[in-house]
Amino acid sequence: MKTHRQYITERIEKKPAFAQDLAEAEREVTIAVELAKLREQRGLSQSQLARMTGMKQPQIARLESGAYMPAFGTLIRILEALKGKLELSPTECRVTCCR
Amino acid sequence: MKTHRQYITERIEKKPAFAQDLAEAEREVTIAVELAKLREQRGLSQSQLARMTGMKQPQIARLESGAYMPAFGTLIRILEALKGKLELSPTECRVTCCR
DNA sequence: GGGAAATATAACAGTTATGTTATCGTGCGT
DNA sequence: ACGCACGATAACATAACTGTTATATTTCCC
Repeated sequence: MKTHRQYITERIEKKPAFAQDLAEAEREVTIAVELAKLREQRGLSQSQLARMTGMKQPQIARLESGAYMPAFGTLIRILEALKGKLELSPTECRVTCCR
Repeated sequence: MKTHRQYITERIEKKPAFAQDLAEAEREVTIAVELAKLREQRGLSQSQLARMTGMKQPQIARLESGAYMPAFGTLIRILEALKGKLELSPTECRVTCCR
């Protein structure tokens, strides 16, 4: 399992523009990363999560890439599938297991 | 200051359809109510909050009515202005003061 | 009652996010 | 080499959400 920092580093290497996006919109990008991280923690592929949420793999990929922010309803669907809890405040954006 | 239950009751009286919406999409509607509640707790009018967030009053009213769910970026802006913290999970949707 | 403040709603144009199919690239195992 | 799984991306249509002005209605207070 990867640490958060490792995860970000890997994404930056894959796509340098990622770091810039990160600086500009910390929490918006974080939600993408946080969701991806939790999915991996749950040992699910994007396709598996897609099926669980009634979506398709490209949509999951798109959300995890940060291309678009998840709509509220979409967020709920994913949190349900992943049994996750989102804590969002002016200073943090975290998605944790709530089992 | 109103309790959560009082707040919901008032809204149901004003607009019977509200109860139906509430039953159908519990968490989606809750976010609208939760944000409105926190705003009032902070003693702000919709216009004041609008100014703080760079929006206009009708948009705040619209969000609080549950007509549309707030986009993620919008949610962040409002939480910042209200110094609020959102906790969202499969079983709860709560916005509290984080001061 | 009257005026001001607060809230609600409509309408319109623009932007963002979804949903989808198709396709491509990569990695891994046989 | 081939097949499969996984993830990334494009393109398209459409729904959802924003942003706004204008206006109506409600609430509050003197």
